[in-house]
Amino acid sequence: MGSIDLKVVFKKYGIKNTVQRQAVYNYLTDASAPITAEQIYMELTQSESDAMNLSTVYRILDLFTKKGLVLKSNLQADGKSTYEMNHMEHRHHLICVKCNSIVPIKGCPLEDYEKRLGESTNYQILEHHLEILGICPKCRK
Amino acid sequence: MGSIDLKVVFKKYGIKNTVQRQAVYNYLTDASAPITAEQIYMELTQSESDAMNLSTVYRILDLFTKKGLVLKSNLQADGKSTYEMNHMEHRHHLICVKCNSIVPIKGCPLEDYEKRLGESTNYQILEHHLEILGICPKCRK
DNA sequence: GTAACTGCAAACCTTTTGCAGCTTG
DNA sequence: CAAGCTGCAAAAGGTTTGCAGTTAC
Repeated sequence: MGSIDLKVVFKKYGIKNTVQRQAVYNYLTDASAPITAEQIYMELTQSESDAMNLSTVYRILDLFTKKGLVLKSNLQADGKSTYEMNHMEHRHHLICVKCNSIVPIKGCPLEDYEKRLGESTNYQILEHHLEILGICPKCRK
Repeated sequence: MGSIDLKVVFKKYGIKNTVQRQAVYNYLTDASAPITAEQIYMELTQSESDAMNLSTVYRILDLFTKKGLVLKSNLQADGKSTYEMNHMEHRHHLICVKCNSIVPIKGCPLEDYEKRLGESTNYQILEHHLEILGICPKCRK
C-alpha cells in the first residue's frame, strides 16, 4: 500500500514515520467500524509481516488520537475502548447488544433540533454524543 | 430515612433487605447525577455508620441494575462506569462543559427517528443514549 | 548522532470472584 | 435453620509505564 502517501500524511500531522504506524494506519483505514486495540493487534500479528507489541498499538492509537487522526470512544458495554479514523464528519453508530458489532449511521437526526434547543435554553450548544442500541438482523434469528 | 418503605420496594423487586443495600439505595436516590461505584463507596464509608466494602458496592449496583432499579453506563471518558436511579422516564441531559452542571431536557427528539431507523436497517432498536454538550447561560458571560 | 520509537515485563486501576463467616427471613 | 449477603484478599482484564535496545531523520 501507498507508503509514500503515508509518509506525507504523517509529516503533515507531525508524526514520525515507522513501519508499525503505517500498519496501524492502514488497518484503521480499511476498518469499516470502530475497533479495539486488541483487534488491531490480533489482526496485525496474524499477518506476521506486521507483527508488533500490544503496548505499541496502544501508544500509536494514543498518538493518532492526540493528533486528531483517530477518534477514541468508550461506548462499549464491556468497557473496552474503540478507535476509528476521524473522517471529520459527524457520525453516530448503531450497536448490537448481542454481538457488539458497530455500524455507522448515515446522517444525523439532531441538526435542526440542536439549533432549536440552543435558542430555547440559551445554551451555546457545542456537540452531542448519541449511540443507538439494538439487535442486529443476524442476531434476531 | 424510610427503612420501612425500602423494605417494601425491595420486596417488590425480589431483593433481600440489608443495611448495605439500603445505604446504597438511599445514596443513589439523593444523587442528582450519575456516579461511580467508588464515589458511593467513599461517601458511605465517610459516614462511618454505613461503612462497607467496595466489592459489596459493586455487587449491589450489579443487582440493582439487573433488577431494573438502576441504570449503568460507560460513557465516561476515563473508562469508569457510572450508575444512576432508573426513573423509568426516558430522559436526556444538557451538560455544561464549563461548570459541569447537568440539566434534564424535556422530550426526546428521536422517537420517530428510531422507528424509521429500525425499518430501514432491520435492527430491533432497543434504546439510545444521548447527551448534549454546551455552555450554559451563566458561563457564557 | 541523537531524539524518538519499540518490545518486554511489570505495574496500574477498575471490576470480579472464591471462600469463610455472618445476617436475614 | 437455610439461603443468601458481606468482607477480605486475591485474581482478572484492559491499559499504562520504565527501561534498554533499535530505528528514523
